[in-house]
Amino acid sequence: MSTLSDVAALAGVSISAVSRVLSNAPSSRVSGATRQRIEDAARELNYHPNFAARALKFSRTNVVALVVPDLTNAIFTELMRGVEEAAADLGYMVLLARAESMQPAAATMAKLVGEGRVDGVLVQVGDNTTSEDLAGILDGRVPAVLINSTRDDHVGSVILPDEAGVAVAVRHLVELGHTSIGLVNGLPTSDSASRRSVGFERAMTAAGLRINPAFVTSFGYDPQQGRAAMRTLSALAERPTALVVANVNAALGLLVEARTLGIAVPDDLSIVAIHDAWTAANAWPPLTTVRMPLYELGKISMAAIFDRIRSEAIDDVVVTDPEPELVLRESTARR
Amino acid sequence: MSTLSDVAALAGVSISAVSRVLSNAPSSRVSGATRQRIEDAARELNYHPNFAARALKFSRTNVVALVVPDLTNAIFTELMRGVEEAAADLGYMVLLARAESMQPAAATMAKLVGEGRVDGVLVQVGDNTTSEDLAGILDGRVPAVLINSTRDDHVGSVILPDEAGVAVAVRHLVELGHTSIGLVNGLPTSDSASRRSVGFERAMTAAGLRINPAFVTSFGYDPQQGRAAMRTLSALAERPTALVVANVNAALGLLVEARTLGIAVPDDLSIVAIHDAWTAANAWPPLTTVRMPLYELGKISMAAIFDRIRSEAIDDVVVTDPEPELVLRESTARR
DNA sequence: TAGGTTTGATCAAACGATTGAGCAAACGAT
DNA sequence: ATCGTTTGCTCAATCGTTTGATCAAACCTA
Repeated sequence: MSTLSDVAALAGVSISAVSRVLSNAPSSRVSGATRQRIEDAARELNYHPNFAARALKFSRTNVVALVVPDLTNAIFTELMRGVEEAAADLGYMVLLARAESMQPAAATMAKLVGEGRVDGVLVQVGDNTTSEDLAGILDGRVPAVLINSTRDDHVGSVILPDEAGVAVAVRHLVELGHTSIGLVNGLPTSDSASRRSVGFERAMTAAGLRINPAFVTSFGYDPQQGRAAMRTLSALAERPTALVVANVNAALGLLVEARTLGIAVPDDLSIVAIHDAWTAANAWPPLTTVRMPLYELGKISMAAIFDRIRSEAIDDVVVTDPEPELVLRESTARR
Repeated sequence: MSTLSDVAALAGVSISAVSRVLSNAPSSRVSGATRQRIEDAARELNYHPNFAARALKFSRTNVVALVVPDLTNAIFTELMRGVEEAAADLGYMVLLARAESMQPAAATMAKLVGEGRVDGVLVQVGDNTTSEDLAGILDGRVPAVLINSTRDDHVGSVILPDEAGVAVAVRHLVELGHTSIGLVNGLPTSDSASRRSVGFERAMTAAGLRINPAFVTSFGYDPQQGRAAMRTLSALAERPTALVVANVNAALGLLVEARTLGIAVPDDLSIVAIHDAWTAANAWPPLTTVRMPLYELGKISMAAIFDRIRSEAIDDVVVTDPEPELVLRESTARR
């Protein structure tokens, strides 16, 4: 690890000169010859400016933390990709912090920011975290942006067009002639689940259909919870002919349970899942899904925390481009 | 963000005293009263030592990078969990760096280490990366440990008991009466694939079975490549009755292709996949797998890089505890 | 050629924490 | 009472980088 002094010594100049040249400050006032010698020396020594020294000097690390509840969550991979790419463009790096529950997460975040390891925090709230859990964590001092969750106080947020996504799913089922449609939702405590619930109600109403409350479950987004939902629904005297499943992971579990129960998909039951993931294409039957703009969610979240770090600006953004898109596979059939 | 000076001012002492108390140096020589005042002041100001300053002082960040080729890889989640937990125990944090291909990864790693952002690098090599690609990256100066891949020069490594894992799979199939067993492997360039290949040969030989070379494919570990393998095998005049699939993701793709081709699993074809993941339990039929010690792989890898950072010690470790374990589900049947 | 401006560089302080060296006060021994 | 030792704390240098202030030399103008 060579330092500015090493380069300066090799080039026979002062470290100030080297610093100005290598950070190409506009007011550098360095002769061409000197500049050349410095650049040569830097290259020869494979100079890289020391991260800690710059962070200390600028009180800024150009690192943001991405706190996620669960790495197996369907939305994680694409989200991460979006965050990372935007971060790279903005000169940032991403420190991934998994946090099964939000209590250690709060401690972790406090530490990360308190020690100045990161300039800001992106928080993807799990669906078992209530909005209140976050209050303590985010009391103003920490630049933070919530991903797919909102709060009305001093914290920015970026959310998905959940209503529109569910509407796409419902419309597809309605077009296939279904009228008896259920919703397999996430836990009611979660923000995204309530948006999806609203979307479901609106879309059903718009289609002139009545919602049978028994057809709406809210066990959670995980495969196990999807299975539970299927069991509950199958126990009903009157069953829905189609389901909108609010998460593709839950849909996978639901699919297995349906098979176990001898319910044929799509012949007995049509399924549309929210979120497209590689697993949907590799299920049987291949799952028809609604692709949500997760990559863009990541990019925009990164842009938002970037703005938040630089100014006090806080806003709540909905990712609208691209719109939720139906990915037609084989889990839905005409009624 | 309060600093040592802030605490010192509040406590009415010098920053040296504060530093010694808060880092509880053994040779502190501070009176009880002063110590108390300092601790109170620190608590009141919510003091956290500045990360950049310490990193600069110690030339050490207590951060390691984990470079993975693909976040959707079956082994990633558990691996990451192991790495993170061991890191936390050792006072380290993990910077996750995704690297689709190894060229940008090399640049990224060079930057990470060159700038002193991380003290070491854990590299999980993708199966499309040849061992040679790594040579340039790891020319000695960077403390690095390869995960599930080996090199014979100045780089440590931690690998899975791949041979044993495949042997467990083969034994299970043999016990079910299968004699015509195939292997769906990763790309031959990858280290793990060649170990699994060796394991397959040994296990078959041990069972007194002949390997039909046509039953061995090596397209890769991804679902698409699993599908390709299934297509190739189904085109054969004589087909295997059972397959060991070297990766659970490939097995998922293979399963879908089998259905598409009208091959019934497990009636026409038994399948055992290497690596257990939540997706295996949520496939149809639920996949019988061999659980590999991925969590331990992560823990031990972190311990290895920790040692490597502190000393020049380099060694190659095989994770042997727990041993690969059969997870019996429904994708295998008696022949 | 004297006086002023521009050019091309260096000096030195600062960021926050650590730590060996130094120093005054209190203490103990003779 | 004098001299060494211990105690309890502060001074100051250091890590590597940035940047306003400074300064000598070269250049321009009248």
